[in-house]
Amino acid sequence: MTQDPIAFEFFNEIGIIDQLISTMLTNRLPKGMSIAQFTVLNHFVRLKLDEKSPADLASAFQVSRPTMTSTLARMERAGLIAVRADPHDGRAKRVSLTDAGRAMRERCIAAVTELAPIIGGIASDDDLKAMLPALRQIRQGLDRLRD
Amino acid sequence: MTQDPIAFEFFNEIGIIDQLISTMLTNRLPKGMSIAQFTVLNHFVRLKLDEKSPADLASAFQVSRPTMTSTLARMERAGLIAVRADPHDGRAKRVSLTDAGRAMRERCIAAVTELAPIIGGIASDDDLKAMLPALRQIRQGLDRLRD
DNA sequence: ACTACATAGTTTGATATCTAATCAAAGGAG
DNA sequence: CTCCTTTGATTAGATATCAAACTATGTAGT
Repeated sequence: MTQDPIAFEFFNEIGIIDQLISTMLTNRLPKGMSIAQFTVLNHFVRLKLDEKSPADLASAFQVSRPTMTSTLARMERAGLIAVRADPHDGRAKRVSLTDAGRAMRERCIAAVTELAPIIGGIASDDDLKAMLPALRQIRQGLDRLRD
Repeated sequence: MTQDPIAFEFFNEIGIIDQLISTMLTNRLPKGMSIAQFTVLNHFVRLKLDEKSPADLASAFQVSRPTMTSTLARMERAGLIAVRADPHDGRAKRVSLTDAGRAMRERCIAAVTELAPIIGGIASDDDLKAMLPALRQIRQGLDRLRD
């Protein structure tokens, strides 16, 4: 725009890329699955977690607790996770994956893997790798600013 | 995940950055304004547009037409835009800014400008500028893949 | 123990976004 | 001129996301 600081253009590109990728990915996931839900499934498997509280999950993904409440409710309805009361803290809950959740995660991974070569066609791993450190730094900086 | 291709990590960082920035920006915009609405206001002023169809706007921002319908309806309700039937095409509409819309754009720009130095604290213009060409290329590549 | 503050989770109400389905109007092929 | 396809816009139904407000429980301070 009038002055058009670099930062605005940068975040504009980031926003569009995120939106395009999210749409492409969502369209490949099994019917009814969302990126938010897949991210939760993946988090448990990748980190070999047994149980985790909704608040921990919200914090891990940088989303608000109401958002996590809503995502987890959907996942529980779909049978992907099990939720029980925390025996040590009357306010808290403990979330764990079900077998159906683990199976769904495998199906999602397969779908996502098909996407990798497509992306490879528009940007080389070297290009992406070159940008990663700067992106990480920006992400961490923004995260620290968050109040 | 298990193999963790670079592309996934790249898009993960992009997604988090976009989310953090969007939240920060939204919180600074005047009450009731959203990034989507600001983007429309800004588009008209930056490109000195007089009138544009909803379909053109949707295409310019890479969002679906239903999304644009919803955004424009909100903006019209708020008095930021005026909408009239296209005299040459019975299916189409013509959208234009109102004075209130132009004034609101000025207020948004002021709010956004306050954000620039904050961002400057976590990434230099040179860093951002260095990444822009690659980001543009990825965005354009993804856009071409979109079907 | 009692009060005050902090934390976990939910509910409410708003926004954006998508796909699928629908309606109306324009354009093109016979 | 008629039929079929394309295009503009909307509606319906889902999802994610947030902030603000609320409930319940835990923790700390006096």
